[in-house]
Amino acid sequence: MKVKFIPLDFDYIDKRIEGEDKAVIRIFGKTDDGKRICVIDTADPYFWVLPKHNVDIKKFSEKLSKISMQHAGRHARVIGTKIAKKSFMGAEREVIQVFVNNPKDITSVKDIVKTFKETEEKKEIDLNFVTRYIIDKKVTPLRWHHAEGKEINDLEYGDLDVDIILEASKVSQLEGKAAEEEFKPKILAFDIETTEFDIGKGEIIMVSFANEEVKKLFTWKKFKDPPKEVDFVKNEEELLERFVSFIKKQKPDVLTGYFSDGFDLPYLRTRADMHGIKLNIAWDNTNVSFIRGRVPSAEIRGLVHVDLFKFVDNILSPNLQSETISLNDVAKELVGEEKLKVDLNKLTKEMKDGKVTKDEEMRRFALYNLQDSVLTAKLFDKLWPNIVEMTRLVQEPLFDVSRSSYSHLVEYNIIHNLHRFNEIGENRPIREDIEQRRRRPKYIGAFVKEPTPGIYENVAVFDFRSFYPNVIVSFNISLPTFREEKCGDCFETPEFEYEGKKRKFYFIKKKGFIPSILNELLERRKEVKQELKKHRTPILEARDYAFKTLSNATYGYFGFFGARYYSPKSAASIAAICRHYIHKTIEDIEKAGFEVAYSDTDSIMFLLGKKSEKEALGVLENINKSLPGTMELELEKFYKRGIFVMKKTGEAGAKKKYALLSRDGTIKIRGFESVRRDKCGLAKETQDYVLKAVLDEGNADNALKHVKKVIAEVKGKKIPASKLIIRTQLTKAIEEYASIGPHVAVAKRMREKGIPIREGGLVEYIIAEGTEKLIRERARIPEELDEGEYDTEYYINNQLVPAIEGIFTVFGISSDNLKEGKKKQKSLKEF
DNA sequence: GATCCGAATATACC
DNA sequence: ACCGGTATATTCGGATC
Repeated sequence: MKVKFIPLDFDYIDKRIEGEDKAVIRIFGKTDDGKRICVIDTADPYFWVLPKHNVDIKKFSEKLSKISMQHAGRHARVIGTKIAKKSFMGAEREVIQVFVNNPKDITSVKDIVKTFKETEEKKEIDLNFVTRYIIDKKVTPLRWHHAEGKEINDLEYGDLDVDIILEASKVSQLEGKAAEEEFKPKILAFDIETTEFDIGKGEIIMVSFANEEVKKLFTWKKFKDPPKEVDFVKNEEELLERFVSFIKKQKPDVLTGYFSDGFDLPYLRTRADMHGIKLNIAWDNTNVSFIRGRVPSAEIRGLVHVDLFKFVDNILSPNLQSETISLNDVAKELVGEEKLKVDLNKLTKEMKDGKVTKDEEMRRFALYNLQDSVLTAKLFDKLWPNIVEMTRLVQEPLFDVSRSSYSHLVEYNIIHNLHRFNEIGENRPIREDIEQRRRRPKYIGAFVKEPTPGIYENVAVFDFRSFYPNVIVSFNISLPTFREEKCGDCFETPEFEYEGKKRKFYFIKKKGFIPSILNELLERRKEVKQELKKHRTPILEARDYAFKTLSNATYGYFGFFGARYYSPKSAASIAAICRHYIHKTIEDIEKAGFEVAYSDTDSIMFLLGKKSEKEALGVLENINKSLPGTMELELEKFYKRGIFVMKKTGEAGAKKKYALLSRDGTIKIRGFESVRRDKCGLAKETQDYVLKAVLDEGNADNALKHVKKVIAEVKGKKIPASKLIIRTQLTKAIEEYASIGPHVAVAKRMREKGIPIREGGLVEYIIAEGTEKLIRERARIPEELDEGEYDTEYYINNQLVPAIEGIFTVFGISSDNLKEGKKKQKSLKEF
């Protein structure tokens, strides 16, 4: 039979074939007519041996082919070898491909190979067998394929809950765009509520499900007038059984949650184990299992589990406005909908203590739980284009891509393209290497020019288009192309300081595979941008985002200790070249008669002065003529006005802090308190007002009036407490702090009161009046205080004034007091 | 005991 | 542990007078 299908999940299982312990690949997917399919296929497990020079490769190959051993209760052996001409680190050489019986045997066989004196290196020893299959068979996740073969109907490949089991004779990807035809998986979002926060410690009270068609909630806490979605069950045991049966009945392709790797599924599994219930929701009827990691991943074979929190945390969060990546904030920003508000602490405590909760409150709790599932489902739909595009780009299974950090995605993309360069992949670094790499000293990074504080008219901003990626491409930078010494015709860096010495590094001109792969990302992004000009679709936007973020992450990957192609010298070279070009460009702009106000990494802000925009664009054109390779300077925008302020300490202008007013009236604020989440709302709002007023009007008259009013309101305690809450993240466990700041002190109080707070959480507090000298001794949980019980002095002197005084100094207000520390604050209060 | 200053910490920019 | 370095500001906490 022949079917059209799309692979969603992959795994491999052991299978005895003709008396041998082989491994077969199981591809879990959907056919074009919506049936569940499991395609069975195989690939050859192998790795590469690079012999030392002067080794008789034929003899060595024969020697390798005879490896056979008993290990961990299995017969591990080499089933064949092949001599091949391949490339490693960009250099051609003769190598031996060593085929083993089963992918699990690579570990033990390579250890034997290591002891042979002929062996120089062994490579691709740590590639997952699924990755091996995807590369060698060109069967890639979330792309449409044809599969031909024999349909079977028994338990040979597990207790499979699928419509078709196909032993494939051939699996081939569809040609061109047909492979990337849209696919929308059937999803099911879920969420649980429990009596205790710690995994498995309390009981699971309720579980809810949602997708576009279905909403359902199971709970054993009965209450009057339940919403129609609610099904009451006897107890937690039945709740867990219904969790399983509901999923089995719905037959989703994807199960999605928010923080479900770290909370919902570990909780469900722990409680199910306690009741002796198997959560056999996988397509092969196996239990939910956990893969070790910093935070474990919950895996369900076939049914792909996507924890949206991980995808948001790894991939989206740097580009979100939200102050936290909680479901509430992220859904608000991306879906335009929020969580329902309930007092979770009170409710769960009541249930833990066995107290009766009012029917109305219980009803609201159920709706809250349902809404979480609904939000998660909506968020999934919103993020699906991003997840698909990233998965299709880097070609690893959806399960892995949805949990990967950028460094891993960059690496997957490299690994899946190596075959086009006949290149053998480098191994993952070993623990000792990682430890050493982590200790390496920092290298010099980007250049930031100190601005002169002031307010300026007509500010032009130029920036380099994808600066770092284009430098990598134009100078062919990467580990394999790197040379310590000058080597014939090669690119060379400017002289720069590296590990305390003046150095120059070199890169061969023969196109390296990493710069080539990166160049393809940049080229494909250009095409997408052209298409986007014609029509904007979520898919195209997601593709653009994937290309952009992955190319930007390549530079960081070079300096990342876990990278297979780790090369801090390459990273330092990129930074040095970028510094050289930004300096040169600043000079060029200055030589053309402009005053450069500020520059950070890849952007330059300068004043038009008496010159025209046209003249500025002429300079841009000239600069571009002189830039090498694919490098390009672009006009970001012409701004009407801009402001730079002084640092709080010392005389210098503050870097990474400015505000620009566009011609259309919008304001771009960078670095100021108003964009920092650890400042109270009052300080942020007031500063925002002041910045807008001074930029709009070019003077500080109205801003000053406003500030006087606000200070009077603070003194009169007319400011609501909500605007005085300070939010600070607890970045490590409470016990680990060497210095106890206000937020740590408050976190301790929270823990004493039984309010859940943990590493990574945001601590909210208000500074109360009192005689205690240390601020942390006056820091209170907002609920502890009555309205108006705040320290006006603190909010004026430590929040409000610091946020706005630098801006007023630009206009000569109270600047005479600037050097005298605290006195200046008094003078501002006089206004 | 007040004051100074560096360390610790959080967060932003690119 | 899960991409890099550059930079500012706040609060603590120990050294110093």
